Amino acid sequence: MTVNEVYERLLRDSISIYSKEGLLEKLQSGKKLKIKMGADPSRPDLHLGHSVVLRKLRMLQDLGHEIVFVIGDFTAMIGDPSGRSKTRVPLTFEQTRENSKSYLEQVVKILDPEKTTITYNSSWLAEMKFSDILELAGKYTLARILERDDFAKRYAEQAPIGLHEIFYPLMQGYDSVALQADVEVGGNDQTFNLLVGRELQRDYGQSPQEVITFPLLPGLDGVEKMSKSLDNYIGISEPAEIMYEKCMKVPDSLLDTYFKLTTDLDESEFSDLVKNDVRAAHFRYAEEIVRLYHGEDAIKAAAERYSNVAKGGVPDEMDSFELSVGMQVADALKDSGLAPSKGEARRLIQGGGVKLNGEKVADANAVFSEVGEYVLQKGKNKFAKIIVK
RNA sequence: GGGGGAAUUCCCGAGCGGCCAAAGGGGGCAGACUGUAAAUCUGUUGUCACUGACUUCGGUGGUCCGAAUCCACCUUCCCCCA
Repeated sequence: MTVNEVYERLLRDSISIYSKEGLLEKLQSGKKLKIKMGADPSRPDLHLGHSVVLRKLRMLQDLGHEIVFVIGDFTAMIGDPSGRSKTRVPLTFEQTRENSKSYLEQVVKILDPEKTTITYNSSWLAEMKFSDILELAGKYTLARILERDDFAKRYAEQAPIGLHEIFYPLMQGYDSVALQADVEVGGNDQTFNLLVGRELQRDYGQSPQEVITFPLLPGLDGVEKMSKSLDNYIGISEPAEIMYEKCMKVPDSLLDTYFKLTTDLDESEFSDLVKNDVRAAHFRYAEEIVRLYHGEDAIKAAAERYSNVAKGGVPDEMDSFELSVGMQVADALKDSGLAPSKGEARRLIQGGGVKLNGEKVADANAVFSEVGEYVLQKGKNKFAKIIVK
């Protein structure tokens, strides 16, 4: 891709760019740019939501630019102020290093490791003296901080805002100062923080970074943003068949968005298909995603497995578990992870949601009376092989 | 600094001495329908040795035959006044 093509793509897929002229100018300057991206060290499992931004970074890398990940370890050691995860335990130093390692391992599925650097914001934030902090704090005003969406909302709702919380935008912004970032990218929810970085750089006598924000990918539930904790995600390290299956579950109304944000396809290649035959479009999407993360060869097997199960068939491969004669079907459900507890397993059976070798299990107390191999099925598409000895 | 209120199961929220494993809604799971979709309808939603037992209603201790419900202290949060 040429510089202009990349710019056009950024223009198309981003939510906002501050400023467009500045970005174009920097891209055309021929200079190797330092592009910053913040990373949360507490959640190392990457999914398609992350890929939205990462894939754009890859394009920039291919133009020769350097990606710098700032792992927010300092923030994480203090604890997340966002308020929603109240029980989150602050991470230790070792944990943040451990997590960032696994972050890097996953990130290379999309990015070029040669042009990727990792930094930790504790390396400058932890060194700051109170006088430094006051200097930093003096660069911003309360009114401006309260402009931030979530603060504004919480303030209006008379929900508490910890004093330290108002420092978070400043800390994150200061990262840009410390790094002398040329460009920073992030999800749309990060807009305010990214812009603070831009302003702080100016205050510290640097040329302000360009800011590009990208849409947040909605999760498979179609409501919340994609996240691991909500289990509405497609992980970039998941097995091909799981990916394929999950791709088919993308809500119809969001398929267009998924195509646009998570694949390389041009609008013309999917737009009509989505409109005219959503189902075929889903297949196309699933293929595309499996191709991206597992390669061409993985597509066929994943697709076959999918249609086989869709027709009521049983997949060739599934996890297997051993049990002894006389144990209950409910035990098998629990041991295989198909049900979280035996009580839940019994309820599932009573509700008619469990099949053994294709036959509905009617009795919650049913036992395996004979040695052999069984296929245990929960719902339409969860399977486990049970070997009874 | 003074006064008032609140903490309930995944979430919201009812309950205010036994009939409470705790209403209702959301979410989850399953069934029907379908495209392994959406919508809709139905069931289910603490654990286990499952017609019974055990653990749960911010924490600790108490009163009582009996406590989510009453008392004391603690923790956290909110509101009003200053």
